[in-house]
Amino acid sequence: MKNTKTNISAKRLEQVAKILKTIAHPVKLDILELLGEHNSLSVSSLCEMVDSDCEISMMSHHLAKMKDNGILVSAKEGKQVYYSIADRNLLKIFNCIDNCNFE
Amino acid sequence: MKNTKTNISAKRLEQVAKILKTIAHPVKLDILELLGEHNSLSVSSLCEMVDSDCEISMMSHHLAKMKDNGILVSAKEGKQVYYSIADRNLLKIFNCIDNCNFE
DNA sequence: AATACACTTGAATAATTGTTAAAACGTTCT
DNA sequence: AGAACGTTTTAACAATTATTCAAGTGTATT
Repeated sequence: MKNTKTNISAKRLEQVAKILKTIAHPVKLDILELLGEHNSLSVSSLCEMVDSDCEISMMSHHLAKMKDNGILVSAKEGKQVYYSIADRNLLKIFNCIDNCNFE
Repeated sequence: MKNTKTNISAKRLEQVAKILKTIAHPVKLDILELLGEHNSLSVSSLCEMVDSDCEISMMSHHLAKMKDNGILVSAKEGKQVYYSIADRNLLKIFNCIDNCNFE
């Protein structure tokens, strides 16, 4: 590490990397888009809606990881658990990448 | 896979995931920010500027991976190789995440 | 209280990434 | 041609992440 200023940015770079790492997976991105459209969904309905076969256990792992990293929040209602996006600004990441033109 | 429509989006989700995976690393993000500021930089100057100890071989690996995934382009000039960002729209990803407020 | 339902957890394994160090490559300079 | 410089490549290993399956938890229903 080089100086105080870069220390600060080093920490930020790690945080940004952590967020990107957490969502850089086709199923997790699919979950985010679905939660972008529907606001709040239960684990089993996400499982049905998601665009790939995804066992409920796998879905739960995906959701837990995103929740642990502050990307999702959850609320229990009876037997179901509903997940939603902690900060919907994150959804802009899709536009951002869709606008890019890599060969 | 569920139908033609979702096939298309499945492919897109994989592409987005691939891009995010490729850059989800503190040193790679640092490289992108530096190239955002300086437009085009050689391998060794990136090595010096980057906010962490990074051997030239490691730097070359990082750059190669990002180039392979279409995120960077390179141009050889004499002994040096200069790298730059293929589509600078990608830089908006930093604002996007900086605007998010995860606890 | 027993069953069913919705979800989570844990542990074991597979697969992918990251890191390092040494050798190789291409360009310039003498 | 030989040395030096900047970069790439390779291969080996370490570390992290993804996936699966079985067992566990908590809530509702009978």
